[in-house]
Amino acid sequence: MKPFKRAEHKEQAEFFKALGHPTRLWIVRQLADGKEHCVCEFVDEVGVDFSTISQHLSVLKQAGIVLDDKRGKSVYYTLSCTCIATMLDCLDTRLKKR
Amino acid sequence: MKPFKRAEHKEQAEFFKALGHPTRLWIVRQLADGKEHCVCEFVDEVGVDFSTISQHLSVLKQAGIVLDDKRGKSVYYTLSCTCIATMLDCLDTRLKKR
DNA sequence: TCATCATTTTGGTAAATTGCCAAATGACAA
DNA sequence: TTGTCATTTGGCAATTTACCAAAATGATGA
Repeated sequence: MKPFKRAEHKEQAEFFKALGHPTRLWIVRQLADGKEHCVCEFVDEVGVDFSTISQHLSVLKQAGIVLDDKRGKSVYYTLSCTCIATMLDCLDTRLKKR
Repeated sequence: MKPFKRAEHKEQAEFFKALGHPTRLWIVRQLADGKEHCVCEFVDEVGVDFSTISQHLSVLKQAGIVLDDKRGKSVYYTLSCTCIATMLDCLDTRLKKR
């Protein structure tokens, strides 16, 4: 039994916390195709304010889940690691079993 | 771009939400050794009320992350799926990179 | 330089969620 | 019955949240 260090685990929990919101999870799913997507694509589909989507993306970025790249007028987002897509696959498999 | 269905993604987000708390994440880490652990072990280490730990375990159980088994006087918990331990490994690798 | 476009940041707020404890309850074993 | 281990319930203060509206930013193009 390892010691419980709140601070350490709090930081790690941020990663999962970021994925624990319907809109953010949906965004991550869109990025799981491995391609980059523009912010405006998300806004159109979710039907929420531009600033709200931007904030969600900021949460994902701070958690190290996505990367952004500004090119021309737009900002493009990608998954930071393919293992995140693997996590989603695992989740899907689990849900099917139920 | 897949359609955004709030209800569907909300349910899936519960899984990650459950992992998004320091105490719960720590508990899951203890279970990641593949062995079963008794509730009292967690209480001793975290230093919080028995009922609080029980509630955290309940959240993990409802999210399908852990399984419980009552034998004798005690209740023993296990990870429901090894792929959850894999997720933690992925997280560890990512944190080291930073 | 100035206007425009895409996005981010800031400020604010109402509502929801949270994490926790204490006490009550349940279930089992001695 | 009594004690032990665990869960459930009730309640609360504090934090967090999700969101919007408006202002700010920053690159681009006229």
